[in-house]
Amino acid sequence: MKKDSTLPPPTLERLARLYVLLGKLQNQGLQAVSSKRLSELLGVPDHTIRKDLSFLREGLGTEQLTGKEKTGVGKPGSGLGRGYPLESLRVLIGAKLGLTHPRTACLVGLGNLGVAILNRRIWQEGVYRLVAAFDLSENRLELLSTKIPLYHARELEGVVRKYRIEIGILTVPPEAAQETADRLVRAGIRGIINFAPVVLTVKSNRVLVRNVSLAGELNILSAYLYQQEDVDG
Amino acid sequence: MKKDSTLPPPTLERLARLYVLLGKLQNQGLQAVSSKRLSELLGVPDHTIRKDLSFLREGLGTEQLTGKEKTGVGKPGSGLGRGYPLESLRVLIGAKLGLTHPRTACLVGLGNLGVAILNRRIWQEGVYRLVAAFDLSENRLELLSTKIPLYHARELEGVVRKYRIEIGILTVPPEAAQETADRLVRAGIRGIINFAPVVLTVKSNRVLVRNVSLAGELNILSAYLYQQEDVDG
DNA sequence: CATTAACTGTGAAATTTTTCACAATTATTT
DNA sequence: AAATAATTGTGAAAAATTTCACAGTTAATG
Ligand SMILES: NC(=O)c1ccc[n+]([C@@H]2O[C@H](COP(=O)([O-])OP(=O)(O)OC[C@H]3O[C@@H](n4cnc5c(N)ncnc54)[C@H](O)[C@@H]3O)[C@@H](O)[C@H]2O)c1
Ligand SMILES: NC(=O)c1ccc[n+]([C@@H]2O[C@H](COP(=O)([O-])OP(=O)(O)OC[C@H]3O[C@@H](n4cnc5c(N)ncnc54)[C@H](O)[C@@H]3O)[C@@H](O)[C@H]2O)c1
Repeated sequence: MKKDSTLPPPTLERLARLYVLLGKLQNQGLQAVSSKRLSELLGVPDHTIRKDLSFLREGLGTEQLTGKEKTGVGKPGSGLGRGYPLESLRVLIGAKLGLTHPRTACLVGLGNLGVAILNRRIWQEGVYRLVAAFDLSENRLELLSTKIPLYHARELEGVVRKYRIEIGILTVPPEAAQETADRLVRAGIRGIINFAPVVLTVKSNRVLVRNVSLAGELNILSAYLYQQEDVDG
Repeated sequence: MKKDSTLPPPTLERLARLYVLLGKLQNQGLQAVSSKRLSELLGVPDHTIRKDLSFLREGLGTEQLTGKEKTGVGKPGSGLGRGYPLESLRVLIGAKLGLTHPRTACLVGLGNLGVAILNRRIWQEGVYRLVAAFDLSENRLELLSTKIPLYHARELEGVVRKYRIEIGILTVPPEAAQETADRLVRAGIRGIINFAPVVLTVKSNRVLVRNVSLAGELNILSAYLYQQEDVDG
């Protein structure tokens, strides 16, 4: 595996989101975008976007980029087709972030939130494969109609191991979150996206956890609003 | 309104999350925590936590903090009661972030995700007041049983204006997201938490938008995993 | 075909954020 | 009452990230 120098975390995270945006722009039938346009769409300054994209140059293979040479991802100049060609930019970012081969995921907890996630179109797009979903309630499992394979929660470890599931999405009640996370980790999961309002303790430092916290978002939003209020008067 | 110098954004966001955590620790009956413990829980280095907390000193009122003096939020020394007293730390952060007076919020789109959010305990805690929830479907509105006032989506602008709602939580289908955001903005909303997989265009720079993007989180997680794989071999 | 307009790409500077390292503090133990 | 252990708070140094500014590029235009 190629040992590209790692990206600055803020750049990595912006590129990961940019990747999503590029897909949407492609679906709109566009061919190219300028850093200025991306800037408006993403709320990130245009020079930051250009700087981020400049990291795509590294480890570009055998093309022998020598010192001063330009990456040549984007096309300068005026006119409609100018800017970054969506397709090739998306491919480059995908390669850089390792989004080229599909990842397997599972979903634990099929309540309201779990079902909302189950229904997302993202699972039809092929980049992420939702290969299993679990719940404790037999009833719940019977009622749901979906193409995703459903299992009782007791089968969690077995299924995760069997399919070598890499990512777990946690949508169980708060009381069950830590225990479920422990089970996922024991079964060899590599990353968890946690929606439960709980601070998970995950000892293994091989396992990455990302928290999606409504309370956190509300507080962050309020704090920024408060700072605005301070300034405005 | 006091003109405290604004916090560094990373500090603001960490404090906003820390605030949530402190509430949970209090519910566990604890009295105090050390920066080391918080570090483990939050995945943030302990010195970063101490540095963040040092910003709480600014604008602490009439206590005349002169130069070298310590804030005195946390208590040094060994023993069980040492560290930061939960209660007072939480109050200080709350004051700094403007989390002291309740904010009003509304929820638009009562599908699976909307109902999951409607059911969250956070609305019972008093810091955020969910004063309205909207949907397009009369049917849906009739079936739901909740204490939160429900309205038909056509009443959106009127209700948001009437109750001076500050925060809008967007859980409508992607097709309806931009239009709904426009309506919220027109009605004077101050912030939006957007769950729809859409990049919202919000012209007014008085309105803050925070996106909760599953696809984004999946990509970020995958990219970090990929970097790990690169290094590990 | 020269000019213009609208872009990209990037090294270097500026700024922000994190890390460091240790003096100061206080309950507990000896 | 001294020694010990654990912990805060912070200025200064280091590191990371963002911003700047402009040379260079390209299609369209006159
Ligand atoms: N972060 C956010 O934005 C956000 C938004 C909404 C809800 N939430 C949280 O998401 C979680 C789910 O919310 P919901 O409204 O869908 O709850 P819910 O009660 O409707 O669903 C929970 C489901 O998990 C199942 N379950 C319980 N224990 C389990 C276990 N050990 N293993 C597998 N399945 C188990 C239950 O049978 C149920 O079907 C809650 O923790 C909620 O607080 C987070
Ligand atoms: N970010 C995340 O983590 C995440 C997770 C799950 C779902 N989602 C997204 O959240 C949204 C909702 O998901 P869901 O599963 O609840 O969908 P859903 O189809 O079950 O519910 C959507 C609801 O919105 C209502 N609605 C439609 N147009 C409306 C309008 N103009 N005004 C008011 N209400 C309107 C519908 O009547 C329906 O009740 C979708 O966009 C989905 O992609 C995001």
